Amino acid sequence: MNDDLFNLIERLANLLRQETRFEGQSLGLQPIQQEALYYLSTCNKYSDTTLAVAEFLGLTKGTVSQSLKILESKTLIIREKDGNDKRITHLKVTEKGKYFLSTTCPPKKFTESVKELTNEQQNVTATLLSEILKNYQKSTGRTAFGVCINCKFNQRKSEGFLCELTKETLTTEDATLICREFV
Amino acid sequence: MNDDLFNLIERLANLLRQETRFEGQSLGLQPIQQEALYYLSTCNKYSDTTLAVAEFLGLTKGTVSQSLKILESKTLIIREKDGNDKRITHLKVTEKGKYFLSTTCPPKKFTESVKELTNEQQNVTATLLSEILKNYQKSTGRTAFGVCINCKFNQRKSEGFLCELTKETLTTEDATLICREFV
DNA sequence: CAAATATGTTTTGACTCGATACTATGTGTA
DNA sequence: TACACATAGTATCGAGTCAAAACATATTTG
Repeated sequence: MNDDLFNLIERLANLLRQETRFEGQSLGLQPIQQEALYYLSTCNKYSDTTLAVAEFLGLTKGTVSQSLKILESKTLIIREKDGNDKRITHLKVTEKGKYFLSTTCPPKKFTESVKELTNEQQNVTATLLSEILKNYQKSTGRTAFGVCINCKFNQRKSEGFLCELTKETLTTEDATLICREFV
Repeated sequence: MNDDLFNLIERLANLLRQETRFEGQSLGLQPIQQEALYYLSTCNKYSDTTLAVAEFLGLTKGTVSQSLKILESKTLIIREKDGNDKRITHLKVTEKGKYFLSTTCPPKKFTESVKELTNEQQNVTATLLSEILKNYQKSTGRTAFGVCINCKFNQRKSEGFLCELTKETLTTEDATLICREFV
């Protein structure tokens, strides 16, 4: 059964990549570039940096930097220097980028395939996959999309981290775990 | 909710690729090479060819041919000419290949993460993902792992296809659909 | 037997990727 | 304040992925 789930995820990912490759041909976009663009369209202003994209995709920052350069050259994203920390560059998806995503990502055929399930079935699948992802992220120890230190509601304080949503002060350890309230 | 599922699958696949890359370092194996090797270890003698691997991974046969050349050079697979059809080469995983897979694929941490769910939950997840995969394969129209024409129980006959399991004669159309009894 | 089809390899050029080295900015501490 | 260290990001390099196209064999079809 473990092998089944491993297989199913790999096969779905392979199909998605195949279709993504096809749909990206109009703009000459590679699958990984589209994934980065999609992530940037879904993340908050605390998570729209080169490093955050790299963590999300599981790649090194050097690798991601190159993909972002291409997205910028095609005017799908623009860079904005951070006002407070001059090291940081925020990556914003342009209207052109948003339009491209709206027609291609997630792939229509994938969306249709999911819709053949009932809403209840979709919910159950998403909930269980979330659980697996949470466990997996925890055991690999790699930071990933959704950790508190990148969360919209997280504020760094001298005594640790403050979550503006729960008004709780978090230890450094807590803040590196997945935040359920991540927005 | 569709977007959720898309996201979850992408993120799980990203994590899996990241861990696979790490575990393949000992032998200098790329993620895609390990995927091919794993597929070959799980498929039957009607599906252990270059073309079948290409279909499964969603890549062209030329691309896959190169990956297989590397697997062969590392003695993880060996080639065996088909007795009947001299065009066909069967790809067999060696003991060395099997040993490598047993320690790395599926990744232990992934398996452990899945096991934190109940058996019932695992079953439900696998069943629903199978359904999505089936729908998705159907709508993309791409052949994929599990189609009858590559099935162990399928035999080509002058009048169409004969499934040795069900003893049924299949039309060409039927035989290109996913076989539920695929072994 | 000739033409079409199927399996598979090789080559080419664009791109991905990690590793490494590098620049610039920010933080901590003596 | 000065200096070490950490952090965000870029540039370069070599190995490898990838599709496309050309090619070589072998099989099937007419």
